[in-house]
Amino acid sequence: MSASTENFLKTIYCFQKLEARDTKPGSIAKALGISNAAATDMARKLSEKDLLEYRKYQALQLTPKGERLALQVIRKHRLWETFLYRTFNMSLLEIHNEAELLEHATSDRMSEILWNYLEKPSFDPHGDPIPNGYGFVDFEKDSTVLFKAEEKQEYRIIRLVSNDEEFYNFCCDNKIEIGNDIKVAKQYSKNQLTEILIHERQIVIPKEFSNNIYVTKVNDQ
Amino acid sequence: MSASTENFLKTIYCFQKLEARDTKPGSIAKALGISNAAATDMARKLSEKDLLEYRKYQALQLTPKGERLALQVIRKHRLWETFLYRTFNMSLLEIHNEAELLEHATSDRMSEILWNYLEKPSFDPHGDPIPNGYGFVDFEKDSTVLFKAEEKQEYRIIRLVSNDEEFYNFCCDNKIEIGNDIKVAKQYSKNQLTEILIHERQIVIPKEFSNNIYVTKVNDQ
DNA sequence: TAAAAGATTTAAGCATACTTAAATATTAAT
DNA sequence: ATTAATATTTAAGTATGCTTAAATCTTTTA
Ligand SMILES: [Mn+2]
Ligand SMILES: [Mn+2]
Ligand SMILES: [Mn+2]
Ligand SMILES: [Mn+2]
Repeated sequence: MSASTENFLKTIYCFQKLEARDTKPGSIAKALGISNAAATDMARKLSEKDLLEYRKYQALQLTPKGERLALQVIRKHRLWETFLYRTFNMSLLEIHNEAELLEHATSDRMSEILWNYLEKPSFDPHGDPIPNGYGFVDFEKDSTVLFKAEEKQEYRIIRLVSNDEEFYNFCCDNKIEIGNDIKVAKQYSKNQLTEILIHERQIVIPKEFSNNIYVTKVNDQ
Repeated sequence: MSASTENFLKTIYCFQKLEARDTKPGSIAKALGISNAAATDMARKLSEKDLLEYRKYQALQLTPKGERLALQVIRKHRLWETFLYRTFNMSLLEIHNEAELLEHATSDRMSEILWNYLEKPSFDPHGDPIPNGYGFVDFEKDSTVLFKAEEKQEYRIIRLVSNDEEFYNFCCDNKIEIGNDIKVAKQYSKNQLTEILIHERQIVIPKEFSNNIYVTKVNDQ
């Protein structure tokens, strides 16, 4: 499988399962930075290889075979991220960018070596679950996006999803890190701002950022 | 640069400098497992990009620009080898195979991170020198192939070059490792066998293996 | 419900990286 | 110096992965 194919399958998988975006060729094309025509082309080729189902004007759907391949690539991606983060102390953005390349140059043997060396991790440094060879071990707690969290509730940060340097700088500067607890002080719905309490400090977070921060309730304890 | 281009330049470099093989398209083709026609094609394209000089029926020669690129790929290859060897204890053969893939998926930033993490190593686990960004730091001691070593002389093993699993198994079984000292007992020239003393044991090595073992004299001490 | 707007697909074309088969040049042998 | 053997190049063709422009379908809006 070429890097193009791997990225294509991976993107469909993520849009289908993780984010709730549609998976028509156009959306995938935009995400990968290629033309619609190229995405349609690819879709037809991959459907001939039984990696996905393609019907004109419909959303693309991975076959079981396609999903298995996508998961293997995602597994490699997140193992590398975990490894780079722990070993070299690289930033949450850097590990993503490097893993985006390394994932396509990783033998199955190599990914098993990483997996064992890291002591069979379940989550990567962004809080995303690491697929377990075949099926997902996806024991993702139920999570909300901070943007939609309830006022006066306590939450724990469990996932940060973005490719934006400024977002990660913001997180870093404000101790928004996985595992940290916060309290939602107020939702300024009209202006799409969320005010939270973290480490005794009060900060206001705009939608662009609060939408990338996933939290889970911790009140019941 | 694509992986194909990188492997092409790298092979020319190695044939030119390290091994004394000719660099006509045919030889490169054989090494890369592609057809002569494909190699000729590639040669013409790369000469248009000023990465090598191509004249019909002549050996290929890297331009300074081509050599610089080749060295950068070799640098990445050997940094990964060193890293995989030290961190995961992978075998001398495995590290080569994985590095063959990883070298093409490594940003310059990543290779600097490896280089610093490894504390600026000068040689990889096979004893090959690691190029230093631009120019070679190639302070290779003068070495002979064990096959041509003098009888009764003491040598130190400094380099093992091969892609053959059996060769590495043989080395492993017989403590033929970089840094170890040996004495050449006898050269059975007619039969192309070399008898050596290593760790109190006497072993006879056929040409196929002794030709991959590089040594340097240690008598003057 | 018909036209306008927006997406998607088709068509034509290009670059890369290969292939095999044929033509041509080099090298080695008589 | 021919000829035969060997190597290299050219030619023609394929698969992948992209592009832009035109045609077609779907969705929205009036
Ligand atoms: Mn990728
Ligand atoms: Mn991640
Ligand atoms: Mn390689
Ligand atoms: Mn090496």
